[in-house]
Parts: sequence; C-alpha cells; structure tokens
Amino acid sequence: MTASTSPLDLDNQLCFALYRASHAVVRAYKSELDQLGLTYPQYLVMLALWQESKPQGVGQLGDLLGLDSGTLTPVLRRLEQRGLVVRRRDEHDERRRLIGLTDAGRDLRALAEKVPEKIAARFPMQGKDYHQLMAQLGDIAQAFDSDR
Amino acid sequence: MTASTSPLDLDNQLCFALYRASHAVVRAYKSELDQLGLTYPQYLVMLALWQESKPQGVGQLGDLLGLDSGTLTPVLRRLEQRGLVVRRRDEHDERRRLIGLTDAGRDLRALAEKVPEKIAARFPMQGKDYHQLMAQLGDIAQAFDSDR
DNA sequence: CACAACTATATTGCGCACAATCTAAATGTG
DNA sequence: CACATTTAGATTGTGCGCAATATAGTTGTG
Repeated sequence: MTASTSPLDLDNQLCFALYRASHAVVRAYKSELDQLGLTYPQYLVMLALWQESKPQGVGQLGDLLGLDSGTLTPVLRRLEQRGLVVRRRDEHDERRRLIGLTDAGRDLRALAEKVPEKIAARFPMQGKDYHQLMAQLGDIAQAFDSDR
Repeated sequence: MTASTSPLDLDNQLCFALYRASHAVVRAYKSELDQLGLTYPQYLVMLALWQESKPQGVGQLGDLLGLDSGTLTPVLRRLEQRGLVVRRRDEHDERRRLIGLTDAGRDLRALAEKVPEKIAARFPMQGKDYHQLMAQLGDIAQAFDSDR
C-alpha cells in the first residue's frame, strides 16, 4: 500500500474533510433549491428571517449566519428583486436597514418545509450520531469564530 | 425561552452547521496561509501535489479535491504565476495538462508543515472524537458526492 | 482513412466570501 | 453645541465554485 502518514496528507486534514463535506451537501441542496428559485446562501437568509419573524438588520443577519455586509448586501438585493424581502430604513436609526419578509417571502416557507427532510434522508448517520455531529460542528464554529 | 423547534430552524440544520464550521475553519487558516502567500484552495492543491509526488492532470486533482476544471484552471494559473507549479502538456495525450511542482513549490512544503498543528491545537475535541468526526465527514462527502 | 462519438481542459457568466475602504448617521466629550 | 469617535451598511477588488458551453485532441467503427 502507498497510503502515507504525512501530517500534510489530505485525508488527515480535518479542515479538508469539513470543506469537502460542506460543498458536497450544498451541491445536494442545489437541485431542491432550484425549484424554489433560491441559491444556498439565499436559502440561509430566508431560514433566518422565517425563524426570527421580525425584520432584522443586516448585522443581525450576519451574526446569525456568520457573514458580513460585503456578502449579505448583494444577496439581500437579489432577494428584494425577486420580491421575497423588503429593505427599508429604520426610522429610529437611519444607518440601519431592516430586512423584512413580503407576503411572497412568507408564502415560500410552505414549499421550503419539504427541503430538509429530502436531504436528511441521505445522511449516512441518524439519531444520536447525527445530533452528536451537530454539537461538534457547533463547537468548532464557536471556537474558531470567537476571534472576529 | 423562545427557542423554537421548527424543522427549518437554523440551529436544527446540519447543512448550516457544516457550512458555518467550514467557513470558520477556512478563515482561521487565512492568517497562517497569508505568510505562505497562499489562499485556502491554493493550499489544498499544494497538499494534493505534495502528497502525490508525481505530476497530476487537472481531472485527477479535481477528483482528489472535489473541484472541477472551472474552479481549478484559474487556481492553477495563479500558482504557476507565483512559480510554485508548472503546467505542461502530456506528450502522449495533448489534451491533458500535467501539473508538477517547481523547486520553489517543493521547498514551500517545509513551511507548510507547521500550519496544521497550529490549527489543530484550537479544535475543541481531540483524539478519539477528532477521528470519529473525520470519519463521519468522510461518510457525508462520499454519500453526497456519489452522484456526480 | 473518414468521421462520429468521446474525453480533457478551458472559457464564460453568475453568485458568493471576505478584506479594505468609504459614507453617512449616531454618540460621547468638553 | 462643536467635533472626534464610533457604528451600520455599502462599495470595491480579488478569488473561488460551479453550470453551461466551447475547443481541441483521441478513439472507435465501418
């Protein structure tokens, strides 16, 4: 066998395992999200808005999703163009933009409900292992995002 | 408490946990990789080349990394511009490009050796949990990449 | 050998990600 | 109240990531 044990081997890198798994899962979402007319980051923004129910500032969405305004501003503009969200000024602080759902944005939730279960069925682990993995990933995100 | 249990909640989505953790770790690599003059995907390509030792075709690198030529071609061009790789034609099949390391590319490995340990020290789990997580992520990548 | 089918890589176009910078609005201090 | 500081978001520039398409080289079949 030629499998090496170098510390730089791809198969030994947790960073690469994360990177590859994340991209693979996002690709799997694509065929489902195409039917909703959403990209994956757009879907995440919609999840955040459905979850919070009240209009959110760009910074609040960024905290929820781990993204900054340079990423979110164009994503939100495209969601606005598709008529799913509105971006109005905060009356009490004109620097802030409040991102709220339109009726069409709220209605889309019913369709989106069916997406996760289709994907979840393909995950190779279930139940306890699934939740343990979620917890570990949460710990990693927190550990590495603490210094931002 | 206001924590909801909707199936669409961000905190219940394994896809989001993966997405967030992966981006957080890539960001953590940035400060280390800046010192090598590499981006994260460029670093992955170098890992693949260091590991294989023989020049690789674009498609072979793509299989190793889970990326296609649309992504790899410009990455490889930039690595060539920095003098780390060469891209020559395969004499026996002029359609193929063989990507090989330059002396500078080989030399960079010594510096890169020190990167993973600095990052690994920050992972909130070690030993057994670490390896179990690696295995689970590998299973996910395989399960979702099988249909490409 | 002609030529259709196939294969490897490159190109194009769009949409993120993110650092650095900019603008405007709010806040603190004397 | 003047004015420096801070804060929220937008803008700019670079580099992925990927689908769709294009191009050139190779192989199979008659």
